[in-house]
Amino acid sequence: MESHVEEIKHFNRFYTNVMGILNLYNDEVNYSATEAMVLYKIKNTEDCTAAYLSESFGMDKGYISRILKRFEKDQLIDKTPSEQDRRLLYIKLTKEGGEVLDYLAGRASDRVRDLISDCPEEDVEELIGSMKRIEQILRPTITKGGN
Amino acid sequence: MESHVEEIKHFNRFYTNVMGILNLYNDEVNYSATEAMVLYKIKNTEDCTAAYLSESFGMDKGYISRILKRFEKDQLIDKTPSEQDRRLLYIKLTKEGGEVLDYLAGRASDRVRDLISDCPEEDVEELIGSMKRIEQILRPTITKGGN
DNA sequence: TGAATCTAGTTGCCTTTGTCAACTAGTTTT
DNA sequence: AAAACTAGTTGACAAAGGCAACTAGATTCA
Repeated sequence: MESHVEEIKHFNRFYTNVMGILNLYNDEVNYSATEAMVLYKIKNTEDCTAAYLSESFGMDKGYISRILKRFEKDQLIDKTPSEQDRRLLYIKLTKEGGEVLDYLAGRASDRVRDLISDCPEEDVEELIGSMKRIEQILRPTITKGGN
Repeated sequence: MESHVEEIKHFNRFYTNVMGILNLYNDEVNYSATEAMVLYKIKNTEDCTAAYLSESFGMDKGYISRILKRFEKDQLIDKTPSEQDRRLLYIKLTKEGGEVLDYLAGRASDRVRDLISDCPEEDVEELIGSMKRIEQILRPTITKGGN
């Protein structure tokens, strides 16, 4: 049992490295990994609000507010006030916001593609199988507004 | 092939969440996750130097220097100048440094143990098998002074 | 040998990322 | 209608980390 814990920690160290490599190339791009995640979340959330984003990422609402402010300035999002509750602002991507997200996602995909480019197809299949298995096993214990 | 990339990105989002949860409780402790990693690396590296740490984590040497300065103030490490090259300072954990690392590692283990506490033993076995498989497949493509 | 070059580490200055608390405006509770 | 609550904004600040200049020592090479 205790060795299990150590092995998981070992994997976490390893995979932190992998993520680090994948997130490395943010230099060539105007938005941070966090901002990309926010854009992604906005796209995939109906009636998205700042409060939802803040809670969903476990981040300060002030910080989220500033990120959204920048997005608005850059015309990546529209905020439309709710009719029922006039405190709420529903956030959605503009056309340009969608394009920026697509671009960011494309760059991220490039890096992932690069990562596995030397792996034989069967290894990639196994890789993905393992990833799915991990998610199946761990998702129930996470279950907190996760992705 | 392209769906593979998407599935890996999906896993990355999921596992970022997992890591986030595991790293959440740094409040109760005086050292950040990065600092804990540095301590860990020092412990597991013979003739460890600041330059090695900086390169190994891909972090600025100024930043590493400051972290080490704090460690020295807190008496977690000793720096002993090399005889052969007097620019080099070999870093090793003091007794207290070892204890702090053990404590931090223990807290991290607690959180991992917590994470899997509801999983049946066979799931945990599978979880670890999947993790090992992922590392086997991806490590060759990383191979850059990694862990 | 001595000048040019290189490397390890430190430090000052700065940016980015993110938190906290106070505030405004609107909503719900009682 | 007062009290309590929630969404979002803003100012002040802290933490994390990069960049570049600098010192001291090592290496190269004429």
